[in-house]
Amino acid sequence: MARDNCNIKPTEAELTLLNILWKIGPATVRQVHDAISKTQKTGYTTVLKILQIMHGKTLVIRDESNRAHVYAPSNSETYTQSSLLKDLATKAFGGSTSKLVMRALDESTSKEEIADIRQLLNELDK
Amino acid sequence: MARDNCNIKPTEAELTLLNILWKIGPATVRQVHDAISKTQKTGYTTVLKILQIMHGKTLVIRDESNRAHVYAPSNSETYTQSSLLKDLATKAFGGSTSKLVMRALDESTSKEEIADIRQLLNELDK
DNA sequence: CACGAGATACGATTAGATTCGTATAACAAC
DNA sequence: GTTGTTATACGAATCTAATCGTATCTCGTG
Repeated sequence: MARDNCNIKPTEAELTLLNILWKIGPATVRQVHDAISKTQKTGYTTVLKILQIMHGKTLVIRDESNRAHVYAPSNSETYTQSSLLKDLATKAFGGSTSKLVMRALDESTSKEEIADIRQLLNELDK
Repeated sequence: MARDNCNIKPTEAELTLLNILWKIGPATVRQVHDAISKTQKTGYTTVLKILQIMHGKTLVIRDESNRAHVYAPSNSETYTQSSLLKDLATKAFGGSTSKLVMRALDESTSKEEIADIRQLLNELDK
């Protein structure tokens, strides 16, 4: 589902937080900080600040009805992934999505993955 | 063909210059500036500075035997594209290349592109 | 050799990303 | 109400990217 905001590309730190929010759902700063702390050491106020900046950019929405605000992504993971791919296709593949796809596929692609992709191609080909 | 340097990700401006070098081949600052000027307005010294920075990062090599240095990409376009895709897969697709590929494909993919991708899948599947 | 065209080198500026310390506000519980 | 805990807000420091002006160097040519 597309959004109202205009193609704002999340930075690396922002994408890290978005990944957490997509995974655990709407969450407070505390919850996001707890989640990120499992894999990296980041200060609580750092997480807070970045979420505030993301809110300013409308990358997230927040519910302020309780003392601890609850943050949620503005856009779906799917939509954001598509945007990032579109961006990369433009900047590194002359705008060609199929070139991007073919570059992504190599000998490390497993049989199962190949089967899944074939299936999707069949559906698109109808 | 992989390279000696260790996965240095080009910035946006750097990638723009790399695209030009991959297209026109080894070139002087003047030539790169002429090429980029066709699509955007950028100062000559800006192009020079970025090429110098890229040289410092070993993103490009340069031939200093003439007064006007000649710059060339350190890595092939193919290798760089693969690196960028790997990076995006890690940061936005949980490391799954096949998820990335499937997200890249959609109804805008043409019959010809689908055929090309099928062909590649067949070769990988041997 | 002096000069002008055109090259590189370098420093400064601006903007954005990232980090975190400190101040302050809200609330629960005694 | 005072106090301790846990929030948010805000400002500052640091770092990188990107841009460009100015200084300086190198050459070919008169």
